[in-house]
Amino acid sequence: MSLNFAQKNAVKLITGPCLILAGAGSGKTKVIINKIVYLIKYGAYKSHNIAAVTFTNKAAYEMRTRLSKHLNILKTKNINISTFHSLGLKIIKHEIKSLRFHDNFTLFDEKDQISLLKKICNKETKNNITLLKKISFQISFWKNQFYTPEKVKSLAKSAVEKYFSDIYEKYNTCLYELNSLDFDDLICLPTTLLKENKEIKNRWQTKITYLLVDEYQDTNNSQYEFIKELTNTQSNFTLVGDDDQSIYSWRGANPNNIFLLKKDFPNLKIIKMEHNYRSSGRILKAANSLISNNMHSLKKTLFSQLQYGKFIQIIIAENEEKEAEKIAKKIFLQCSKKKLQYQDYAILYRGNYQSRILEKVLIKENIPYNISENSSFFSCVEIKDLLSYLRIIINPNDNAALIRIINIPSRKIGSITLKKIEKYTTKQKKSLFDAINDIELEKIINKKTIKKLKDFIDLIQEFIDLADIAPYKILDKIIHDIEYEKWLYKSLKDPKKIQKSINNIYTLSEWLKNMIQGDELEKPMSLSKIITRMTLRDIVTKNTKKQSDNNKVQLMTLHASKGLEFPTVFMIGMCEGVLPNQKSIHNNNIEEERRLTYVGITRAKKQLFFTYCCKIIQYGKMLYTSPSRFLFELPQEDIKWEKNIFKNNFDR
DNA sequence: GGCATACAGATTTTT
DNA sequence: TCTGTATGCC
Repeated sequence: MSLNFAQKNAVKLITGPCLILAGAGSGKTKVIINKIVYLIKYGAYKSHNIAAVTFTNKAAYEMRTRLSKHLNILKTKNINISTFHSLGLKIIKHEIKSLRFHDNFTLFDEKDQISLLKKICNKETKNNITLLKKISFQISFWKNQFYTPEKVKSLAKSAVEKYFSDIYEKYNTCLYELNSLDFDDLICLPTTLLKENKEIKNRWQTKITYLLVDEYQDTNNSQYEFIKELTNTQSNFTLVGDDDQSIYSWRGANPNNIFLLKKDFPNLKIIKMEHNYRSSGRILKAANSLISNNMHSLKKTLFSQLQYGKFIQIIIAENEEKEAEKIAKKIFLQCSKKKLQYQDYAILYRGNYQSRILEKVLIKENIPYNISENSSFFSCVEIKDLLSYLRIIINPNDNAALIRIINIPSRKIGSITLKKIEKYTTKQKKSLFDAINDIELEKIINKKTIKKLKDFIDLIQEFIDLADIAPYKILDKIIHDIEYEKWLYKSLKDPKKIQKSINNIYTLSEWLKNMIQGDELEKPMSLSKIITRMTLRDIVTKNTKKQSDNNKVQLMTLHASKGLEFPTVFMIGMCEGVLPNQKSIHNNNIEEERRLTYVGITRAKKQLFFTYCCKIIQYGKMLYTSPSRFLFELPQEDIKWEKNIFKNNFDR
């Protein structure tokens, strides 16, 4: 594999802190892979002492797959390639004795968090989902700043702050009582542990002697601290990132972490990779021109040695339907000339809602398409229900799971009964599961209901007793015993929804079957491990799609397109209010929208289209729009606006 | 407890 | 406009 000068430098710098500023399409992954191989072959690093951290399971999986082509199986397996959260989890599991949690803890996802908050808050807050989300965001923010509830409480001035900090304290106490952790804990707990415990820190710094981090621009504060703690003494690390592709600040990512590094590690070496191997010169020029409107502390200019390429076109349509039709026609014409295949096209948009009209038109025009599915799988009711059953089995104290399924399928145990038990448990400091067996309850709940409750507990106990058999068998038994399919028919009614649910359940079951412990042949993974991995969305989506039925136009959000490339890209909805989004205009957060546009542009290899439509329908109301400001930030000499009249009208 | 109706809210979504 | 959720009635 041949590398250019910058890439070689990046690979060969194997001592001390190293930051690689890797522009879009500059061969970032290639460098990471080569570097790991180099570390082992020439750097005297042992494979088991190298850790590579990514943000997504997909990225981790891809990295491992690509590495396996350069290293033998054993070495590839030894390298710790994981997401931030999985690495955090690994440390927590390993150091569980130093933490106050039990080993069989449950992981709370966002929905679990919200339902826990609902329990804690007063009535008005409970019914205000916006406020609940605000509180959950605030708690997450505090955790990521390593502010303990005590600290936040002592600092709180206003009544609102006091109220929020109270909830934070209660929230954390509840999590502890339920033997549960949230996603933030997976990063923050190990970081605090490393900070405060020299022995543990020493253990992990000996274990991980070289650390690589991908998509560094997406780290938030606690992840940055986590990295620092892991690498403190030797500082042998490589962080790879591109500040221009930071598009997750709304999720807490702090692109400034790139510049903080220089301060925290004065001997930091920065290597810029500016040679783009993906896009035509013209596309790259457009990307550079656009992004130069953002503030930069480290300047970087991408260049390409590929052809200058075709003009960038701006398609103008009257409304969204015409916009979609024009795209469909273009794709159809080009494909029927056999120049390109459907799979060579991507249609990118700001929000998922924009795909609806596209889909409608593409179906009408008989153009095959593929919508990259978001991870909604895990938020489907049927999956959450069944996972809750599994969760209860490994951790009966998991009240959230119990509440979810105690009446699914219907057992005539309603909210009134639950409230009674909850009231009782808060006094007794017990979990719901434990409380149900108490004789005391018979004083406040009628006999019939007590019987139902006990039946439920017996049912769960029966499952718990099975814990040693293969997890997928447990799942199958649950589905069978509770007559879950029957329940689906009863509760969903819509046959399409029922079919989808049943398919999802099948997927889940199949997936459990395939979860095999890595180190020992054919040994199924423990249920507890599976549940954790499920919550971490650690689903290995192997690309088993057949090449033949993969020839489809790709539809996805700009966010989802990061890291991908396509010969031809359409960026739709290029109007003020959509891209940049109205809220970003309002909050003066244009730079991130510009980066999003930049990400979109740099996905294109050969041809780039923007589409703009004059009228859009938003929330059922028609809206006249003006073209996105970003269109005017492109080099106009490289662009063909579809109709000049529009250009003149909107030129500024 | 289940159903119908009212009503708010509506980007992006790595774990 | 559409969707998910809260509420109130049976």
